[in-house]
Amino acid sequence: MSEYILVSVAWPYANADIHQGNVTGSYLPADIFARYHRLKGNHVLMVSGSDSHGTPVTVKADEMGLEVSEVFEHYHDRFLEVFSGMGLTYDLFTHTDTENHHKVSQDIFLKLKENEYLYTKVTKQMYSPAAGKFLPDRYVEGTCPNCGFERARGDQCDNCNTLFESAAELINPRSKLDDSDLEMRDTEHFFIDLPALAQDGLEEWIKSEDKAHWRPHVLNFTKNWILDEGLIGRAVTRDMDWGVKIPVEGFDTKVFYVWFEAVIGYLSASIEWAKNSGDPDAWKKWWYGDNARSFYFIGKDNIPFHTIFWPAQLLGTKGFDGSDETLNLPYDVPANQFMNMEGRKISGSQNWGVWMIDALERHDPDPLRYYLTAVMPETRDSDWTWAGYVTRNNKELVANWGNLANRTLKMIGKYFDGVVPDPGQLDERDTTLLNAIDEGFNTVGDFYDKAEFRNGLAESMRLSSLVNQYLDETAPWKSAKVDMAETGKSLYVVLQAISGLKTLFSPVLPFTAQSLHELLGEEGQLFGEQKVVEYQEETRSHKGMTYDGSAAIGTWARSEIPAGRQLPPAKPLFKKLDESVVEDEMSRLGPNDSA
RNA sequence: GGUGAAGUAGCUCAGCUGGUUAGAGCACAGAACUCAUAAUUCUGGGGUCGGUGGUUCAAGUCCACUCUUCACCA
Repeated sequence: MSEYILVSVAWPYANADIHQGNVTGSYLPADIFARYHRLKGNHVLMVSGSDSHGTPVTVKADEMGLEVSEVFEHYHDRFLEVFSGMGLTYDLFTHTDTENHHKVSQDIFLKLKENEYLYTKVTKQMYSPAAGKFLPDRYVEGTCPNCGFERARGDQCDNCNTLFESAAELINPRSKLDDSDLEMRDTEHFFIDLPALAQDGLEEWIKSEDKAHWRPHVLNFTKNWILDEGLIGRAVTRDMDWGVKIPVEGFDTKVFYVWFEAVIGYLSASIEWAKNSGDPDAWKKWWYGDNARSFYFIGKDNIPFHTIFWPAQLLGTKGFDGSDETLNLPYDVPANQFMNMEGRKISGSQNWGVWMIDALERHDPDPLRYYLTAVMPETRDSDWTWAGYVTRNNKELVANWGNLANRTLKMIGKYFDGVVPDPGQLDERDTTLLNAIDEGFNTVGDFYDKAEFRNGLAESMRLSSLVNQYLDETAPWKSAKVDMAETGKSLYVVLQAISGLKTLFSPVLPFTAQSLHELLGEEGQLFGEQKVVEYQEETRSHKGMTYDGSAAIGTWARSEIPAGRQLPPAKPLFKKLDESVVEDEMSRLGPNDSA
């Protein structure tokens, strides 16, 4: 029975370009996972979008001197370009400034309120009389009460490193925007009652449900958070004008906190996808019931939001959509650690990272996907080095796998004019090899299913080595001089093995898998197509990405390449990279004129 | 300052709940092969598993302390 697999992917803040750490941290593993499950015949819904709201976006707009909407649309467009180029097959990549998302967020909020998991509290906040509004702490500066430094930030003094509970501790607080004086004012906000939700099922869910399949660092972090910190009410609204409005009288100058609203995007994007598909209720198959599992691919900085707060929100919205059921809680949150760049932290301001939109101009997507999978930070922080990229491309991808396919196809061209030879009777060595490849669909599949992508890829590569060994033992180039039947059998067997490996590698290497698919004389597309679409709502429209799998014919099994088939001319799958690539790419790092 | 992670062959890393001579890839040395993008295959050298002490019949694997690096937090 096929399952409904919800692949929820981290929502990038629309205030900076995507780098390799973002890709290997969540987008790529999600895509490999989604492609694997599609091949398995499961129903996949992979959703995400740009996070349009939140302070970082407004800060960036101030820096660039642009409207907030201009900034997020600029980055949103660039995200779509990167995802197209990298082959990230979102069923829907939307953003949070849509009518649909605003409405779903408000509905969730109202249901939480109706279920009495929200309460209001009055707190004090910095207010700017000049601007006529409350200011977030990062827009506040003043004199440090500890060292007297005059330009201490609202949260921390850069001079003496003193940290402040609130910007209220600063002497003589001023607005960073216009230098005007600030004052404290009362403001009322909604809080989510996490202690109550903990009692009503959250704590039990985290502690007692079988979570053996969760990554240890995710589970430990989550449990420690609850045990050590304990759960306290958390503000879900704030004083700001950029965001989703609060649908309660008297709160019309406030918006949702982005931590509360952005995660709702997983649900709202699912609903939007269903609407676009013409079946508005279709999303429910992924959000209700036992035949659905949901996975959240995120970075480790996002763990508590997905293992504590979002589950709390889901538990508290029982009755959403008029149903009596509770929306499904996360089945797994396979959070990745971080990737560094040449030993240092990736940094936008220091131009220290691989900017994917730029890298795709010089590099093919599959080698990038290969390296990012091979060094994916699944269990601990990892490191991107350009030398490593070139080495792994040349010594593993090209030499082991790419060359195996190429040498085989070339020999069939040379010895059999490109016609798949008739193998005659297979012997034990032949069937042993093919059985090993077929068994690979179980072992590699299990790794992908468990979100262990490095292991899945390494196991695929090991199988490729196995085929190289077989080729070395049977040496068809030797037998060609004395016994063409032996040559034909060997090449036939290797060709079938390659046909299997093509599929085993395809979740990680979809582009070259398709190329090989065609070199094997196979018809059709292994996967579907990515499309960028303009979606029209009642009062506005937005660009998004979708995936059309209707023409995809790939399945998670080895397909037989029949004897007698005429193959097209052989062509290498990958390019060997010159060592000079390392130097060239390194010279682009760090502060430079193009920044 | 608190919390967490990591310190295993020249390099990058695997080693789950403690148990036979500690593994892989790359690099290096030798050999086979020459179909292939000089790509493949085989063999080999190389590690007192950061340090000290402890628990145990047995520790890279548990405990304490310690050194180093890093990330996060207030």
